Amino acid sequence: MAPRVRFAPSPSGYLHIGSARTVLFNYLFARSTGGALVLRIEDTDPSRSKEELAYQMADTLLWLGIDYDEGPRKGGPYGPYFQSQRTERHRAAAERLLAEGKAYRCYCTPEELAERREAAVLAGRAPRYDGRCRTLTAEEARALEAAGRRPAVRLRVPEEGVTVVHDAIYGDVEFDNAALDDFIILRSDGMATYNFASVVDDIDMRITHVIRAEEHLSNTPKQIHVYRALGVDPPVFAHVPMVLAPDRSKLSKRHGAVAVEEFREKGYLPEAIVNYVALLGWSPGDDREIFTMDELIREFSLERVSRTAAVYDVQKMEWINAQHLRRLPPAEVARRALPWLRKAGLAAEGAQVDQRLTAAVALVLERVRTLAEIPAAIEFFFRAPETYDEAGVRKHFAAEGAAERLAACRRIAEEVPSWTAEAIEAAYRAEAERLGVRPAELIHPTRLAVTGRTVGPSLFHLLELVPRDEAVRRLERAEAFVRAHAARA
RNA sequence: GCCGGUAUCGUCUAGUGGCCUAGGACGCCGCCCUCUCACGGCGGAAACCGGGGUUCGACUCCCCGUACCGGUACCA
Repeated sequence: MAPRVRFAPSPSGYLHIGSARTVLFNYLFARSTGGALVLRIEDTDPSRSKEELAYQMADTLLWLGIDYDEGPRKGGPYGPYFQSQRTERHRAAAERLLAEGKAYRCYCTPEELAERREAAVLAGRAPRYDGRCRTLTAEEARALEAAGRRPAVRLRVPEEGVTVVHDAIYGDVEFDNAALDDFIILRSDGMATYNFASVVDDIDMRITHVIRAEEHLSNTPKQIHVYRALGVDPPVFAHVPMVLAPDRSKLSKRHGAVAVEEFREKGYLPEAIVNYVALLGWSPGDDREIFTMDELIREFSLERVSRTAAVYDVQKMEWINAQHLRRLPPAEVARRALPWLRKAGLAAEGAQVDQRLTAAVALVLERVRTLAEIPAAIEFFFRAPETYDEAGVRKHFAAEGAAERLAACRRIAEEVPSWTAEAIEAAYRAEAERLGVRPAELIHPTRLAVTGRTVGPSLFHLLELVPRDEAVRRLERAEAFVRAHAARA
């Protein structure tokens, strides 16, 4: 039977980087084994239920290239894929356990429970449910019911013995049943709790492998008891280590960007996010670090997933993003950068990628790490500089004879036989020789005059993309600037 | 508190008893390339949590401790 795995997030509206890693592993496992990935939204907590948020999350998965097989927006034979729409199944399952005596009604109120729990902790005892409703007689139950109490349903958990989780990543992990209490599977409002709903749904959806975050490992014995009570063999469990913030705490919003959507807005490529996140807790066993999705599918295996929590590091992700950026054709990078170019006013609303844009992007491709950096990097191709870099002015505009050299450069721009990088370079070097200066003494002032900066692409290649008359104007303006300042000094 | 897990450079990791003088990558520093920046190349600093065992031999196996993470809800 082909494996079936699932990703079951609560709908928060954004995809946490740790969750992204979890889905990715599920997806890689599914694709590498010929299995299917199900997306199920766990929205049983009514305060968190928002269908629209779930669709946003689904779109983010698709954007990442995680093309799940069943779930919201896709449908499938085991729907509905919103847990809130499966409450009848949960209730039916609970009824069955009740009828079979494997579960019982508990009439304690949340307030009473909290009180007792507090008392237990104070007394140094384990804060477990004491099982007082376990042996209620029918009359007692009726009396409680008559008093207006709405019961919750608890699972009868064996009081002795050991439950072992056979984890594909952590190995066999043993838990004493005595440490568990009879936990609630159905709340008094009739809604199933997580440990119950998710098992019932996993059974209904024929899930064979549960690959999820390590934080669920401790709850797995409870779920195994639910499987047993329901008479179903548990699936294979595989818990993947947590992703932590740089301070080793749980990654949260106060650590800056933690959602895939935020990285998307910051100009990260889906390929890079996938690649980086794959390396968090998984490694191929050799020195390779840059992978495409197809390569990951080919290489991935649960056996190579580590057991150690990983601290997430933006700098490395930036580097990986730069790697992927450079592997893309410049025209494609330009296309993807369009939204940022529009925002910067460098591209019109309906603008398409043209040759000049592509050439400009090609020149800065090795100088940027994200799409968001592109507008600033190529701005001077479209607009004359409004100011000159201050340190640059001191260095290249303040020297003796700076104005004359700029004038010489302007003449080259006017007279060079063809406006190509080769021709311009030849003219510059010849002129430098004639003047008896190093080529750099012409090159740097020109760059500052044309781009306003001291850093950037090779001058001659850059000039080629600036219209000749525009280059002449910028050089003239720089010459005037230098003369004005020299006069004042 | 109790239960569970984990522990290799700052970070991601390789390593499954001798191949380890502990390898790679990001970041950092230096040099080279060079019209600047970047890319690239070369080099450097940087780690086996502590203590006991087991063994001819432990980063690797066992125990204890410590630290960190997770669970312990009518949250998921």
